[in-house]
Amino acid sequence: MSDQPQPVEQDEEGQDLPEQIAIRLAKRERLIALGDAYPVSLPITHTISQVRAAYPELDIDVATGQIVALAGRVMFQRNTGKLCFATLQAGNGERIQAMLSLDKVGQEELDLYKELVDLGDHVFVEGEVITSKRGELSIMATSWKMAAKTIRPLPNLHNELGEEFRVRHRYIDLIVRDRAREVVQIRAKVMQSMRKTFAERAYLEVETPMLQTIHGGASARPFKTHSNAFDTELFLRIAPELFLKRAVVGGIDRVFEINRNFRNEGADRTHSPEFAMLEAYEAYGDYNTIADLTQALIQNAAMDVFGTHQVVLEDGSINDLGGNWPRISMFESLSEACGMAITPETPISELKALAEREGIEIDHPLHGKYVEELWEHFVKVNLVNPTFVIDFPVDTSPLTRNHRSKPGVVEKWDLYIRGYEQATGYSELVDPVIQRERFVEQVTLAAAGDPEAMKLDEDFLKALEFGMPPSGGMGMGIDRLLMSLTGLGIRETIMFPLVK
RNA sequence: GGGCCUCUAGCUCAGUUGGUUAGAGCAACGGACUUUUAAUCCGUGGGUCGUCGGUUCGAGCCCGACGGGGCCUACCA
Repeated sequence: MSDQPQPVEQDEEGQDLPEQIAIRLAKRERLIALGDAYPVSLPITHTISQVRAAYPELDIDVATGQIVALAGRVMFQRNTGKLCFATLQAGNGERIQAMLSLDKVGQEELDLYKELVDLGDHVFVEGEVITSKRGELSIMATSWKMAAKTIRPLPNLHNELGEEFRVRHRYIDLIVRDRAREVVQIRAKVMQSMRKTFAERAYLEVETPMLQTIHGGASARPFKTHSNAFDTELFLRIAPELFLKRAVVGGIDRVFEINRNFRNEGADRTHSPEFAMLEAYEAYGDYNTIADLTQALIQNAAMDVFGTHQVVLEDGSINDLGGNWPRISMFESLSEACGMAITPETPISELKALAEREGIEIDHPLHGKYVEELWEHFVKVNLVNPTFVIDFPVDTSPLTRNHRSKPGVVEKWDLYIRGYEQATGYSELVDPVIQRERFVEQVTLAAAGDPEAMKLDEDFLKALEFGMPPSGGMGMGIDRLLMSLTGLGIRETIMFPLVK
């Protein structure tokens, strides 16, 4: 820590500071001259929550005789000549009133309080727990101390903050808005619940590389960086899949990871360049057992956090996550919805004709891509309740095992909740020969036009050649799960989303 | 990547067909007040109107470029 002299009236560019900051800096100097503006410790005996919990229903104008010492941030001030009121707020949003009177603290301390305490400051008070003549639970202070002097004023608490301000100053959002704190808590509780569900099923949590020499496990443009020590290009991972499968090869039969993925693509209401991903793999499971797991993870989270499967969203609507979620076939549900039978054998020319009739523009060589686009057009738009869409086209799912009985499709599902893709699950492809063929197809396709062609991960293929047990696997976007549970946009479920 | 919108005090916002000194609430500063709850009352200060350039006798307002932000769209196994 340096002891450089602090500029008081100007910032580093020599600009005049806003009036209010200059005034507060002067108060900070005064506090330091009198003792301290940022004391290292304070003799706190209670939290605000503890005091509130101890006296839930006191009558008006009661003195309890209990002396407490606590601290909080000043959210409102009401100072009169000889009696001051301040609303102190704890980090969890709980508030209590502090009162400072001439009788109890004396003229000098009262004057210093009025001179030096601003809205937003952290203030310590010691005194008796009482209720005011209006019945407000209060601390009648016998002494006070500055706990931490604030240099910038809090924003006006009587208007809503704009979305941009909230995202760029989340620390202020958390101070002033209950819902912001609530969302952080919900997220933490959802994570706890999911880890509990995994633990009950004997899954191990692991962490796999985020810096990778070859990016794989999904198709997305990666962020690139450089290692000085190895003098080599590295990628921030787009998925943990290929490493978690190596873990399964190694005998970690039930494994999951919750961690960040990075994709160098567009950001919108449902996409963030870095996002939290859950992936889980279960040896001797398949896409059915992993679908059961996924349903349990989400339903347990809703029950643990909200005590119900009928979750109330931001707009007041109900997201019903209860019951056993239906599993519908992609080809069958599409055939039903569009009025003609569509199978993996349907000529691509017929799919193109159908797409044109519906006004969908698809420019892609893959049969499966047409099926998926048509399915989204005909079926997805009407999906609201949680639904597993099962048995996908083979040519768009290179890491998935062929269906055990239906030709031309793979054992893959996507879970849709409120029309959003929430999770995806496979019976994993474990045959090293077929996996190599699929990768080669991908590379060939990509090399034709895509500068971001996926490279063959030889080490991953080698691991498969040592034998991966038949397995079910799933991946779920955590941020999107939070969106489903709250109805908020992705930038509200992430505490500090990327901003320029 | 394409299109549209937006930027005024610490915060939230007004600001008329281009016209003299750019306003309000909260916050700040000075004063009064021992039971307030967004305390109240009296008074005061605070602005490079995002930045640069242009049109004009005159620009917060019109035009252009750049920057920040938003929405739609495109890309996205």
